[in-house]
Amino acid sequence: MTHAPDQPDRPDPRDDDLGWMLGVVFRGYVRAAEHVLTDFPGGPRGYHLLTAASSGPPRNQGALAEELGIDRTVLTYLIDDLEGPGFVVRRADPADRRNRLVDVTAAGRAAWEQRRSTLRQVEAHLLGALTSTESATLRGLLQRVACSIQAADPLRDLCSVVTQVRPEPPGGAGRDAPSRTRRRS
Amino acid sequence: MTHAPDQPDRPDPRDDDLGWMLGVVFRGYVRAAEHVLTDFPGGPRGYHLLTAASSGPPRNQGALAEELGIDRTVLTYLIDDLEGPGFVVRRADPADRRNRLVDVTAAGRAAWEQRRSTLRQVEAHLLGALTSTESATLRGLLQRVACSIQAADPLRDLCSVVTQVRPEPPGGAGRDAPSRTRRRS
DNA sequence: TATTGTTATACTCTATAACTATA
DNA sequence: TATAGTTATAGAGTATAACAATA
Repeated sequence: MTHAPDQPDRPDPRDDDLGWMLGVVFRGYVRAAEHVLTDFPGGPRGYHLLTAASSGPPRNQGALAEELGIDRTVLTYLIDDLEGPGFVVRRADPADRRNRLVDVTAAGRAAWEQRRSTLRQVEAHLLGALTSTESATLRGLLQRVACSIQAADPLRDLCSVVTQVRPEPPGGAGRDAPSRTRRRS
Repeated sequence: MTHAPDQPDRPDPRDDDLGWMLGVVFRGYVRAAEHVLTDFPGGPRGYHLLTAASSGPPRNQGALAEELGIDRTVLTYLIDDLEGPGFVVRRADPADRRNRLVDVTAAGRAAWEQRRSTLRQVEAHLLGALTSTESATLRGLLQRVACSIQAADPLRDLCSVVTQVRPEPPGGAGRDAPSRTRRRS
């Protein structure tokens, strides 16, 4: 990619396309995780829910949904899938009985740890182009970015950035086509 | 996150969860791109299609779809959206008239460049937790990983890794629940 | 016959909204 | 009244399959 600019003074646009890189790597990860975790209750998301629920103190479903980046309505079904085989249990929060705290059971922890090692190896394969030092660097940087994004709700922030930065309404460029056009019903 | 392990000998599981980090960063990027590119023909994907089509020699739709990680059937509609305002044109490949080569027009290039600078600033904001040196490092590493994934069709490779590595069929763990259970439809 | 692109259709996934219970 | 969780439903997005053109 880097090796085939179409002109010396016009470098390959993909070279600094963060979206392209992230998309490729993310989709690669998702495919890999699906292979390892198809038969896991709830699939890859079930596994990641266990990861989140195992981290730190028990939280309610809203907090977990936000951390996992999914809607609270889908989290309901996801937790159902994990509660079936007894990997998690819902427990009413004594402080506020509207909240349901999600606890990971011993069985859930065991199932999680079993898949974890496999997933780690697949992850390593995904990053196979890097040395182990580079791989650690990448993980560290991603971790910091992810935490910063998660910490400050980025939506509000990004809105202000966009309105500050956005150029004049694109005259003759991307006019009014809001999205995708599905021709003739 | 890193600062709250739940026990000294049981570090926070999220610390090495590549999937979580990639998910958060990717979703953050998607949200940011949507803000900048909602009114762009085809949305963020239309923009990325222009990026891909501007890179290197003209390719047919199949190659573009693979590079963008989308199905060729949705690419048809996406190209329609960009051909409407005249950002790209389809041209029959003289060498094999089954192929349609996608050319970016001057108007398409102009629209792309206009949004590009805004998008770059939003990207920089997304990586705001990093110094500019770290940001460049991250981009470089991601670029290499993305290229390696894109180069070698990872699916076949990962399959072999999984079958090599997978432990005995999880007895009593993730039994047969294949996916999500939508109770009482 | 195989492949590229197109179109239509079916399916999955997600989100909106209404409902229950707690506060 | 407001919030957490649940449920049903509608909508968006995606993939499967049939078709047309070309090889």
